[in-house]
Amino acid sequence: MRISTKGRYGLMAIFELALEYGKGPIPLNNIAEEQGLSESYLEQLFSTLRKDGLIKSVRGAQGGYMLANEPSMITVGQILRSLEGDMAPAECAGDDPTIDCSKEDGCATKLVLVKIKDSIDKVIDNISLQDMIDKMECEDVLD
Amino acid sequence: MRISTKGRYGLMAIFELALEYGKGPIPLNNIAEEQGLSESYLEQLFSTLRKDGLIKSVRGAQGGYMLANEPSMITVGQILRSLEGDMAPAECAGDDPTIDCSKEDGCATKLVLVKIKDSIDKVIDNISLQDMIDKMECEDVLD
DNA sequence: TGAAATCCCAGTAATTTACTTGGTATTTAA
DNA sequence: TTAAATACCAAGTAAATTACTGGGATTTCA
Repeated sequence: MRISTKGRYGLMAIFELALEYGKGPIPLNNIAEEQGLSESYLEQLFSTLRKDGLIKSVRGAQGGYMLANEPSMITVGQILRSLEGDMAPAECAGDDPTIDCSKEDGCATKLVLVKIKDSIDKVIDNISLQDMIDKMECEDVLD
Repeated sequence: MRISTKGRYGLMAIFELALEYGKGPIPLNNIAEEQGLSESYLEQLFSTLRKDGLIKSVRGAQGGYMLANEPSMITVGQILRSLEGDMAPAECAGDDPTIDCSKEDGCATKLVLVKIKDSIDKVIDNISLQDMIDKMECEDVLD
């Protein structure tokens, strides 16, 4: 049960933006190079994040991307959901209420899947980009 | 980030075995029909579970499959890991120590991924098939 | 006006997942 | 002792998803 590269790369890339928060727009090629991704692929990820209001862009020369908010206001949950959709381990445990696995609610497996989903949500909704930065710095100090 | 049908179907199918625990071997077609799967596909799932010692088989007429242990001794974690591999959201957060994402340990994203993995593990290792049965009965009572 | 950048859409390559087919081996019951 | 019921095994194929590429349009700054 893996997060796709979309989610992982996207998270790593937006984290780069978080590290540069307040320094104006950062061009794509900058981040792409750092992450070893093609510009066009990263562009797609950023396009998604932008449409979901997590980052904003400045077009034209000297343009680029930046966080739409302080790092402390953007959670890993928002980022992963933007790129990956809901983080449920199965449709029947997801956010779409029109999904109904036909077995009624008592399905024992569904109860398990919902518990998994809830525990994932709890983690990702409680880590902000700022937390990631802080943790990083802390790790660095320990080296 | 979905569990594959392998994991879901397998879990639902072995749960059927748990409901019949103590009643001798249950033939495949029985379970396959109940779950709406082809026998040959379910066979593959059960083959994996058997090799991992979670269920055992009796060959020949009147044969079939049964749990290798009491339902209380078999966890959802064992089942999902048997069918899906480790439940980490990325290789770098998984059990294989030879994987090394080249960025050193301080990688902020890895820290997040490990937290997700740990929280999933905590849930699935603390639910046994017996728990699923109990929960089911409880739900039924509430109807 | 030209270079640096985002924006957008569509296509393709690669990988993984889901499932099927066909045949073998074992055991029981008639 | 044979036919039926079952598990066992390996390989192949179909379908879906994921990952990535390409090309052109638009915007902005120097």
